Amino acid sequence: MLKADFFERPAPLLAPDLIGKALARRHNGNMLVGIITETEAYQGQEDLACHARVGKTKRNQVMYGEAGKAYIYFTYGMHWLLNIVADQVDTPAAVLIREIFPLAGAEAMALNRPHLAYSSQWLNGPAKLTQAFGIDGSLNGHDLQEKGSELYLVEALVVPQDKIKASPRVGLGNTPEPWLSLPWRWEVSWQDVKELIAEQKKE
DNA sequence: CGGCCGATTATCT
DNA sequence: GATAATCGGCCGG
Repeated sequence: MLKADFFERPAPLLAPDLIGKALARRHNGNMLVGIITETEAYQGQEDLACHARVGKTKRNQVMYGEAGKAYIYFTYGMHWLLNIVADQVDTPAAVLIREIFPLAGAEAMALNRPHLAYSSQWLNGPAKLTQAFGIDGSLNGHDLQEKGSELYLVEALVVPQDKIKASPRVGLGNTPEPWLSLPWRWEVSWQDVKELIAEQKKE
């Protein structure tokens, strides 16, 4: 189980360490599990790409709270996005979960998200995986350290540093430099994940 | 493949 | 009233 001090770090340190962890979801009697394969860090009021750049509001207040909670918000009039709160209380920071590799319950995910099911385009986006997992605003503020709850995180794969690629965050629109180009996005390929799963199963 | 564009509404100014 | 940490469809090459 992941402990509080795992989450109580700045988002740019937590985000790469979340690659390889598993997100587990109880939904409509099904158990859905996926390996996190892409993340982005949003750190502090000084980060002009972070929702907290305007200070504390009703929407972003969960980011100001305890680490290890889910910060879930609605955007573009139709999408829910899942973040994991990072760092200390009163320091707004979070890690956006952008992609998941399905490990269990893929058939149930496909019912939630039939579009292009089982293709490489299936779960490669922050709003796609929340659809597949049936995640919405009702889980905002939920503690992700409670194993067995509706939504939680567990250890899963050990992903070596050299398999994790960093690059700039995406979809930031008019965000000024240097925030626009900071390499605060991390990912591992599904091919590498498949190989690591096969290797680590033997042990 | 890559680029452009409309959908659709909670949230903030 | 404007904007948005996106997605999927449609177009051209």
